[in-house]
Amino acid sequence: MVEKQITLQLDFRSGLPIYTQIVNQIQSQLVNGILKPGDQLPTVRALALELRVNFNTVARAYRILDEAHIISTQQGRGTFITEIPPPEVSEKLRAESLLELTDRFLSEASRLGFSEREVSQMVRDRLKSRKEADVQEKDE
Amino acid sequence: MVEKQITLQLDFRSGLPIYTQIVNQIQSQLVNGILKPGDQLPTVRALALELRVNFNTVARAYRILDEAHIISTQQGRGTFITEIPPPEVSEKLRAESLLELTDRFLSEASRLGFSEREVSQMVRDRLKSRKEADVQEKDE
DNA sequence: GTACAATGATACAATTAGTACAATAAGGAG
DNA sequence: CTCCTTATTGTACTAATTGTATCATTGTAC
Repeated sequence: MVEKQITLQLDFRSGLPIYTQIVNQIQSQLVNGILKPGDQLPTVRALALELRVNFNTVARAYRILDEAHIISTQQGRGTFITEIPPPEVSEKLRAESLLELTDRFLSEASRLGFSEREVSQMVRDRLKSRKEADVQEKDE
Repeated sequence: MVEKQITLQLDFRSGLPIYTQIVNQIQSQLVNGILKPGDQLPTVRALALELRVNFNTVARAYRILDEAHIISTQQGRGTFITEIPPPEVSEKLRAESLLELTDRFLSEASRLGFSEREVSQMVRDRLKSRKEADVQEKDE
């Protein structure tokens, strides 16, 4: 069986539950083409083993994604990305996933006591230095 | 689970409330490097048992530390020293931490295919809506 | 004695783990 | 090919572990 080898980065110390992190990351990877419709995801047990979590935690994430019609889980067969995500849904998901990612970032920063001002300043700075790095690459 | 075995010396006759003593000692152990960012603290029940106090007293201490962004408590999971030290511990470390956090966020956004424009726009939006939510809270 | 802060008791909620089960697929016996 | 057995997969239910919320009790200062 050819399950897609997916890479998830869990942070066990972030305030976010594991199952939420799995949901978010799979959703993001779909929206941005890393996962594609029809792809088979790892089995609940395989992914659980890889992530060192209980397989029910993965199952819970899969159930949430299933209820959102993002994946289709089939007892005895496996779990697949749904074939036809309507474009509008896809675009909506894309926006949502950036929103979620951003909110996670801002929440974490806030939780750590950084002010809004510090955060926005740092985002500007780092975006700027990234752009400069890009330009340099092109020059070479 | 591997909770850090921490040693606290309570003085029940000092007049200082237990929860204050717990707060102070955890804080100073962090400052002194005995506790490190990412460490998991004992559960409220385990520490309470060890200290022979009610677990609500420990919970109260943890809540105070949480509000000071020194630890992060997660229902059903446990309690952890925050990854990033509060300002009084080290201003330099703190700045570096925000940088790392921001870079992780920007890298992830980039990996997922979002443009710089989309990202900075979303950060502005969400900072704005957070500010509005805060104002509302204060009104109540 | 009253008021207030600290602590304790109890019930609750969220997350994760354990166990047994059901549906499907796969492979072999006949 | 058909039937049976077994392995694989997701599901359901329950238990264990964790922090939270609320109220009661205690003790101390006035």
